Amino acid sequence: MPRLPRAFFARPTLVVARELLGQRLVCLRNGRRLSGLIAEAEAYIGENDLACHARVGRTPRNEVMYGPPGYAYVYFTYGLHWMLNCVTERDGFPAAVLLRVIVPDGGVEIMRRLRGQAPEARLANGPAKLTQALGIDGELDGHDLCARGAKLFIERAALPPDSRIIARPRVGLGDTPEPWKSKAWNFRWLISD
DNA sequence: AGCACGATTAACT
DNA sequence: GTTAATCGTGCTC
Repeated sequence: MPRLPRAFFARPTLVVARELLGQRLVCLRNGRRLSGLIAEAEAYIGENDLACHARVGRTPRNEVMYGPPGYAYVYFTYGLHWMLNCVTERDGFPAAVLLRVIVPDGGVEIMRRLRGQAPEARLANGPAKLTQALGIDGELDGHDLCARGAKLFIERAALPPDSRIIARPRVGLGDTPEPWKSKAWNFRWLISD
């Protein structure tokens, strides 16, 4: 299957977040292939978005978000969790899509080893579970998802129809001010009937 | 140098 | 519904 090229990510973040649904996230780990279909993603767009890490301006932590599209922005939070994002838009504009949920479809036994016993559907149904299931941590911050030989990339797969996608407010924003807190920038693929 | 808190999760009541 | 775990980051002093 072809991999998503940089041009895919070099577009408005809301479009990228929406079109990442259904695509296959792949991580190559010790020669093994771990993968899953992206089922939930959400957009963080620029310094004006008060929920985005770029709200404080350019810092060492969010530096990758300011760079060119098609790179992984991986950050650490809550003292124990890693989060995986895909950088979007043009070089110099800080924006990214947080990958929140994948449905495992390859390398499930290895994911179970990394995550512990869990039903397949709950192996990677959260942003921190996803990174744990794939063995992703800060070493992949700044990784080029579009490079030949990338360890982490996204394969083209079928795009879900609009009727199976819902948009809702982003998760876990706490005291983020309006209107940012309520913007429906989280996209979810309704898989089950 | 010190501090409050976070794009979360699992294990509780 | 509530809470502890746990530490890098950015802000204040």
